[in-house]
Amino acid sequence: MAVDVLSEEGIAGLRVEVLAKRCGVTKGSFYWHFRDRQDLIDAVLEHWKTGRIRDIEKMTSVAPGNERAQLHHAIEVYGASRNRKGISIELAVRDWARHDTQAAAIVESVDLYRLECTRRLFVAAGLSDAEAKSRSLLLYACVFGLSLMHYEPFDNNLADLKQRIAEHIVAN
Amino acid sequence: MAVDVLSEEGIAGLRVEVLAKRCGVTKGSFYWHFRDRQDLIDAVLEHWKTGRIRDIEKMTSVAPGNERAQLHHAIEVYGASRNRKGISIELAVRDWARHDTQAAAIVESVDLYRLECTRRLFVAAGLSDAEAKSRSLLLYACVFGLSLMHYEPFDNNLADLKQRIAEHIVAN
DNA sequence: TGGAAAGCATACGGTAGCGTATGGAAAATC
DNA sequence: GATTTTCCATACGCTACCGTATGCTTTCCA
Repeated sequence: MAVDVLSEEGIAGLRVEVLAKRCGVTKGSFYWHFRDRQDLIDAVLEHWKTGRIRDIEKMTSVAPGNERAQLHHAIEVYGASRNRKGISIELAVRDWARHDTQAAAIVESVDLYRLECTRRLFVAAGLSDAEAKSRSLLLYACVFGLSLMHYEPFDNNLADLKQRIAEHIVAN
Repeated sequence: MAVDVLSEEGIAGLRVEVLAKRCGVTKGSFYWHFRDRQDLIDAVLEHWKTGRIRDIEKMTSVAPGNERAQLHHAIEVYGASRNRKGISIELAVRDWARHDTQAAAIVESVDLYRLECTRRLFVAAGLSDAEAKSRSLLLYACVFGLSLMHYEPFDNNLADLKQRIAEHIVAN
């Protein structure tokens, strides 16, 4: 519930009274469950982190030989319009991390974990260690960057455009 | 001045009274120059847009034969730590655009202009039309995505890492 | 079954910020 | 030099929040 608000409004929209009303209760109830607003925020961050770690583990555990397909799948998932909410939360947390060192630390731990998991996939797919590292970083930078841009009219076949980009990231 | 606050605090930190105090004046003065807070915000957006357009034109006008070098230069500029403030504003505006259709429209116009200018560089560098488009999008997605991530400990030689990524984006 | 404890509501004081009203000084204009 | 215009300060009411205090139910349990 709190995460929904986060995705829609960002961290700044995560107000105690607003959230309470949305849950159909009053502040009195809120302050029973959380010490203060910061306590809620900590909980949201922790929840986000554990969720992300779990997702990455699931997404990067793959049978040998299927690494490239899995990499394509990862790109597709992050860029998919059906995953709007996930992307939205991702961006909200990252924007938040720009002003909050605690959030920044969480984002860093998640990023490092993701980068490492994907790096292994690239290595398993036959790339050198150095190349695997740079491709892993490129992959995430690209998917997050794409979700940050507004380029709809740039091409009338965005699916093909994205496909070519994915190929270029995953290619040998 | 307003842009400074924007880069430090994001759009949410762009408060009338805070900005006025920072300028050493009071609200009375502010409301003489701007109709209301939205008016200030509009001005900031417009200022950002014209500045970006000017920068892109400067950065993508290049003597024939130097296109690839110029592309590398563009990547380097966006990713450079000396350009922290510019990146910060870029991210603040983009986060803002997630909740504001007007800001989203401005971002889109800037993105399309950038994508088109860079696409031409790739074409001039010898790539096919389709490939140039996807590379142009990849380039911006990557530089913005990188500025969004926290990956410092991922490699003890980030410069080389970034260099390899740049090569991969610009390469034939 | 008669308290404790859990869970929630109501009510309050306090701060930050928006926008308006109004007046005063400084500069331009006639 | 009087007057209009420009530019800015002070003072006010209003709203959205935060956090606390206090009391009312419901549930648990000895």
